[in-house]
Parts: sequence; C-alpha cells; structure tokens
Amino acid sequence: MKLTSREEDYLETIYRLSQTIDAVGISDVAHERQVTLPTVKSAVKRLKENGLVSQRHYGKIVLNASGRKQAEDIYRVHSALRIFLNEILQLPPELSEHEACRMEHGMSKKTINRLVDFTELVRNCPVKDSGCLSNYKKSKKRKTT
Amino acid sequence: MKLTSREEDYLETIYRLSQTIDAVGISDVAHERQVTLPTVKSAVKRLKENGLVSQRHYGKIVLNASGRKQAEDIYRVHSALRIFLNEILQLPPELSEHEACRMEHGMSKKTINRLVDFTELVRNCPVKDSGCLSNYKKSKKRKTT
DNA sequence: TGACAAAGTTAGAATGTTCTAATATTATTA
DNA sequence: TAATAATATTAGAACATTCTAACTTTGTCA
Repeated sequence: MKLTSREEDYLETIYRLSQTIDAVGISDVAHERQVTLPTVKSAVKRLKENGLVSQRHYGKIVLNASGRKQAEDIYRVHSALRIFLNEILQLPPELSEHEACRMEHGMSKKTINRLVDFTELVRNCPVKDSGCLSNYKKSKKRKTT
Repeated sequence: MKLTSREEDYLETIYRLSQTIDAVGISDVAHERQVTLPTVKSAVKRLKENGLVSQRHYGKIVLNASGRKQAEDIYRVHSALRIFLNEILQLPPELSEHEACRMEHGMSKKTINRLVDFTELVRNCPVKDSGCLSNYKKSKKRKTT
C-alpha cells in the first residue's frame, strides 16, 4: 500500500493545485510537473487503484478522503523542509522549493518533527541577532564586499 | 550522462565497501544493500556502460577514475547530511545514516555547502551549551522523566 | 449549430529496477 | 582431487515511469 516517490509527487501536486483551482485536470498536473498527458494519466490510474483519487471518464481529478490525508502528510514534510532550507540555511525561495521536492521522500516522522522543532528554535532564538547564527547570515551576504 | 538515484546509491556503496574490503564483489554489494545478486549485476552493468566501474567475467568490481570521483562527491553529500541529522538534530546514528541515504539525491552543491557551513557553525557556537540549542538538546532527552 | 481548439484517452515502446529460477564458475576443504 | 560451498551469470518476468502518435470527447465562439 506504500506509495512510490513519484506517486507521492503526483498526489502532492494534485493536492496543491486543488487549493488554487476549483477542478484539477490531467493537463493542469501535466503543466505543473512538466510532463506529458499520458504520464499523468498513468500516475492517476495508479493513485486510483490505491483508492486515493477518483476520476470519471474525461472528468476532473478528485481527492478521496484517504488521498487528502496522505497528501497533507506529504505536504507537511515538504513545507518543513522548504522553510528550513529557506529560513535557516538562507537559500533562495525557488531553490528551497525545488530541493525540498527532491529531499522530502522517505523522511521519517521523527526526523521531520526534529526538523520542525529545530527550525522553530532557531527562529525564536533570543541570541539570534547577536550570536553565531547572525554571523552565519551575515557571512553569507558578504560575498559582494 | 547523469546518474539515476539508484545508480548513485550503488556507486556510493561500492565506494564505501572498497574502503574496508580489498576487493568488492557483487555479493558484497548485494548483502550491503539487501538486494539479490542479479539486481546488483544489472546496476553494475549500467555503471559499466557509463564508464564508472570495470568488472571482468566472474571478477571483482573496480572503480574507474571518474567513478571514484563521482562516488566521492556523492559520499560528501551523504556525510554532510548524516552529520547534520545526527549531531544537530540529535537523531540516532542508524536513523541518521538511513535517512541520509534517502534524502541525499538531487541536492545541489549550494545546498550542501550551506548545510556543511551551518553544521560547523552550530558545532562551534560559543553559546551552544547555554543558549537555545542546549535547551533543544535537553528537551529531546527528557522523554523518560 | 458546426468548426476548431483544448483536454483527455489509448496503444505501444523504451528504460530502470527488481525479482525468481536455472546455470556456470571459482574457492574451499575433507 | 573431488565434492561442496560460495559467488557470479543469464534468462525471463513484473512493475513503474516516461515518451510519441493516433484517436476521442468536450468546450467555445463565430
């Protein structure tokens, strides 16, 4: 019953698109993920076989309850990583987004929880602007001097 | 010419084993990665086609110069992640090792460099034992009280 | 409403990754 | 050295992932 990395990717993409678009079609996913329509079709077929999404003939893709739940879990991991990469490691937003996509698969709940906690900790660290972390941030911006 | 995640995995495994064992065989890799012999065989075939390793009939696997170089790059990423997970996020060594394997693929040089720098910074942080980071570490160990 | 565009589908191929089962070679040791 | 164990190979299957090309359905608007 466990999803492959790709299946997770497509499920997450469908989930994210569904938050912006009212009805997610095969072509929306294809455009977002930069693949062809049949590729998405076959991914959706597998997600359907796993009971995660529904799609009638020539119809839109609809997340089922279990699909939505799994997508939320995947998205949580993605977001945690993206925020860490962007806010803590100070990587540009697009790169953070991109790398989060590639790193997110197979991370345990435990690791994600630690990452979230750690990120929060550094964010709220009282010595943030006077201690070692601020030096880090400054040193990273001092490239052009 | 770009390797898949799996090809990277096998190349890295061969590299790591070659640091302990004098001659790495198909079965060593199979045992290490918990897969069957034909699986390793087919991976080695692809690595051979990419000019990264050599292997004579019924012989041992030998890393070529370019294979060694690529393996070192991959291993560097793996090590950086493992150290971060273990030393900064305080995850157990085995879990750190395991998750590093899954997260390491597709990380850019830039991200890895930031991660290495950040890890060093936290390691050497003068307020480490009195500031927010020490609280984090303590709180994580206070499970059993 | 009928033509055209957009979206979705199907068939079929290629590659990667993995397995089982059968076979071949090499190494060990009784 | 001959039997056995360990290791390596091959063939063939299954599934995931992707594509192209051809086709069908749906939607739009002149």
